[in-house]
Amino acid sequence: MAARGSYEELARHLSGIGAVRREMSRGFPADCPPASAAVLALLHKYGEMRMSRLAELMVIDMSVTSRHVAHTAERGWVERLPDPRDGRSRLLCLTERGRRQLDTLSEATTEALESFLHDWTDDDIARLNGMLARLRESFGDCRARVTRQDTPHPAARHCSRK
Amino acid sequence: MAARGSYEELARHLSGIGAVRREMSRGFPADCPPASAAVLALLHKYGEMRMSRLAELMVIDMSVTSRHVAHTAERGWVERLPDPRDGRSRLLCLTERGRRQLDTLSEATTEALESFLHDWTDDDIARLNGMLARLRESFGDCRARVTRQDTPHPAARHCSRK
DNA sequence: TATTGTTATACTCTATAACTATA
DNA sequence: TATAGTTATAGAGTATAACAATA
Repeated sequence: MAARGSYEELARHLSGIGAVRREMSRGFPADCPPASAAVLALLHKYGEMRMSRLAELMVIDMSVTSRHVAHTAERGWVERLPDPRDGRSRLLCLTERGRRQLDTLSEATTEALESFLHDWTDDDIARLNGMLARLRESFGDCRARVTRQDTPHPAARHCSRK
Repeated sequence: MAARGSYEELARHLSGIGAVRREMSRGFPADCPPASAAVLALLHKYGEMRMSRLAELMVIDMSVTSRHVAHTAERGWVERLPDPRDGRSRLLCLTERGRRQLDTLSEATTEALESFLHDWTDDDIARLNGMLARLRESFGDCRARVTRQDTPHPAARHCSRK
């Protein structure tokens, strides 16, 4: 348990971190809002998945997820395939175009972070990543639990279609 | 300079941290959205200030700031006093009601963080705060520079009116 | 009857541009 | 002419609730 002041400082930072995110996404293509970028990044990292799981990973309601995915599907970045094991469900997977789009985004992200964080060492960034991962886990553990099996399996399957 | 993967991970965390912020603000009173809470917190921390400075601290456009402040002023939490030294400017200050509202918010924040971060030590939180402060500074230094003099002066003046 | 996903509606937050009042 | 702040408008993100289709 920490002092009240530390909590208040953390709250201020959390509320201010949105500016960092905004700044970072300024370099994104106009038709690819941050939410779409998140969809692509998660499909790339975790591979093919259903809507409900993507919603869990993004920690937003499935109704919202549905619209984000629709946006990416309209641009041909993601395909919604029928789930052979459940007719209600749809399997999302990154297309070739989606992968290319993600490359563009990744380049913009890296470029921005390299310039902003030029005086951060590798270890600095690794430490920050570690703490943010733990922070998100601490919050995640107290709410809609993400199904374990979520470990980023290296053999993430992707859509094979063009 | 760090590996591309570290930057991508950081980008994912930054995009995911919004969920933490949302979770935290669920305990807030209905008529006090997070942006209003931020206004009150900053006026408390830094004391009386003009619109333009608040906009810099929140890293949002002044037009947006103006509406957030209007929301808090309508509820009697903040007063917009004339600036004796510049007729175009307005000095914002927290009212007594605003301070009480902030107490309520602070209680909700502390309660939420205590429960979510129950297994974090004081040092853990201090380290996270330190890294977030540095992160925000790294981004801030590359854009509209916040005027130095921004150090949280302990003698932050507040509105004396009821 | 319960669950998966979609759509409709409403609210919050942000940015740009046009405007006013003062410097 | 330039600056401080406000307002109008538009776009992105989210949540809730009602709905369709399938389990």
